[in-house]
Amino acid sequence: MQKKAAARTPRITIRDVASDAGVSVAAVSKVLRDAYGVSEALRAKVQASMDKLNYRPLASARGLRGRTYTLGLVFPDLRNPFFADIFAGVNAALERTRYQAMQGISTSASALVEAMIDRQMDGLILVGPNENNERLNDIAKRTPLVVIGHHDIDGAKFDAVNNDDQLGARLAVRHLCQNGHSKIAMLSLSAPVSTVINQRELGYRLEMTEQGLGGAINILRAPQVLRDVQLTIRKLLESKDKPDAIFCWTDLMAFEAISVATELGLSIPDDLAVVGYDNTIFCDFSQNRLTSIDQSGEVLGLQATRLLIERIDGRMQPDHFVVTPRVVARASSARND
Amino acid sequence: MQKKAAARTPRITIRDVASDAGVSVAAVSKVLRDAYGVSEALRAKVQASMDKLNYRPLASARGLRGRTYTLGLVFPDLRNPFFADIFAGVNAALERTRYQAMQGISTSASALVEAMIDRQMDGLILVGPNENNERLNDIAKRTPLVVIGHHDIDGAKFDAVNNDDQLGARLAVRHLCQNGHSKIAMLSLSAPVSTVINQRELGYRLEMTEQGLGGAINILRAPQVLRDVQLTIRKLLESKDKPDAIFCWTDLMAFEAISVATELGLSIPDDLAVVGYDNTIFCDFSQNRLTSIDQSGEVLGLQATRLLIERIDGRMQPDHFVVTPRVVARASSARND
DNA sequence: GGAGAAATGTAGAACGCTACACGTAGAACA
DNA sequence: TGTTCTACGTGTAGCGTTCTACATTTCTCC
Repeated sequence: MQKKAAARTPRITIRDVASDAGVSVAAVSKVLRDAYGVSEALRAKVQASMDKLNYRPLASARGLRGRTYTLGLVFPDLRNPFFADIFAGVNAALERTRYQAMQGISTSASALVEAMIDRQMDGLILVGPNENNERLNDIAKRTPLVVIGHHDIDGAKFDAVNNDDQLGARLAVRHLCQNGHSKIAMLSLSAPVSTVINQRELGYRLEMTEQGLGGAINILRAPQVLRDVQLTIRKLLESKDKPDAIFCWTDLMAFEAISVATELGLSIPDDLAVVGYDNTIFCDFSQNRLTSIDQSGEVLGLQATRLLIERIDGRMQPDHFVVTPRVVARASSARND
Repeated sequence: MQKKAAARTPRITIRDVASDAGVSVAAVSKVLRDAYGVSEALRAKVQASMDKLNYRPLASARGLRGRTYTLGLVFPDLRNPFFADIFAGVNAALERTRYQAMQGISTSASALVEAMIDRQMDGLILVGPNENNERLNDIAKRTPLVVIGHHDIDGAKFDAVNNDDQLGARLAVRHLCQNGHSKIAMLSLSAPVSTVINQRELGYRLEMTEQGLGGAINILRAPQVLRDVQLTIRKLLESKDKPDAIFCWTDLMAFEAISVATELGLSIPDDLAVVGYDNTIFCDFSQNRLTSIDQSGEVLGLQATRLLIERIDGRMQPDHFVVTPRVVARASSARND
């Protein structure tokens, strides 16, 4: 008779450890959880058996009663290497803890969030979600939640970790002004409106006005789709009031802008200065040399994780952490006299 | 008395559904699993209750008896946008199935793999692992396993999905030859030796020899670290026998190469032709215009997922899927006469 | 109309762990 | 000497599913 599935090595259970150590299952569980009421002798004995048998507790079984020691990360997409920085921060924060991060990707966080709750994640970190507060609060009611990149936190029942996007945009504009540019356009995102975009647009407007350039305010919006971005940029650069600088809401878009400008025979930064956002590794390449706003994804990830674990451990009142962005100047926005 | 944790909304369980529908728990479970012996009437009744109560089965509980409907992906790092393609392929394959993919990152797959097995993943996809066959077979003994990017499959107990890396390298060399280049160097990876690297180096050697350029074979190896890569490239480009073309084992390295060359005042492709590998989205930007070998990550991810689900469903004999790479020519390797 | 088969539903024992309730022994106190 | 306390272990009831075994009903066919 043919077996249906492979005869996999059976797993070592807590019972095996208990019988090997000659103690009760409950005792092993106590050791496992660092619970109260364990003598040094018992701990040593159990630990020895666990090591010997190479025992590992099964997360599902734990989850049925308590925690799974798993955190869920939800990213909107992965093409942007900025998200890798966030993940690195999360992993750094988790080093030497018993938690493990698992990541999923979906533009519509909803389905993925449900899937993660089904899988007993102890807590969730949502990056740049398109959900509104009501929906987020609803999630927070069901699982500990930290959101990265969401500015509307009035009445929020969850924690938030943000880059000061308004300031970031202001810094970009200010930097361009200082380098002698005045017709500064902004390339923004059209499709999924987010509070992050709003803040950056607001910062751009405010700073332009403050710099006396209110008349030159020019915000273009394109969807994420590559083709549309290119078209939008091309139209802008070929128009009568072609800007002499452009602030892009993401490095990826900035690279697009440089690409189109190059194709049109414009030289960077003489004919067009460019500033991006995120300060991804690609900014450093000399074919890009892209000035960018650094929002240190690693810090964002690290702090979000810290807050999440606090919350899992019982904190009830919402917390909010803000990272201050900074300009990393490179050749793409060099002085233009 | 202060509560320790939030009073979270209690979850709807199978029992709730059963009592709402006025049937047994077992009946609901049958409906859930599409098991044999369910009348249309019963199915409808149960389905209605599930919809009404918005019931979702808990993965941990399922895992304790059967499957969790979760697949684990293990990537070596995330900075390379190529991996996003693979993930996209996986997600595409999973569309309209009940499976969900969860991803973790770690250069040393070992610990992460254990963590995933602890979390009852139904199967694992390892991308570009540094493990040897013995170790991989050991993992395969414990859980269904598919490996992407691992060529040593003699006696393998797992499935493999590969790009034909040897052919890819040959195509790169052949393409450069056809475009009039002859002093073709290869920039390879030093630190974690992998069968992928080996195959590419082999392909490079073989094709160079076949093209009568055996004397010009020149393989440089640098670790992943950015600084070291730059130094290696710089040294190569400043040496007496500076090549007129360079084949890089990854787009990322190719961009580095372009960057360094640009800094040295060399022009691409006239002074130096460059070919990368992976055909990532960044190749298209006109500041890069990088010729690259496309190994279609999406197909890799898709096929790996297909094989994995087959294996979860009981297939025992190992399978192997190979994707044929192709050259995507751009300006970085244009004809040089 | 009755026997056997097929179809449909249910009970209840796991799965591996946690955590509550409790038992026991020795120490501290009166 | 008895009582109370504290420290340390153990027994066992679940957690939410799946799945085997079985009971009941309905068909099918002579």
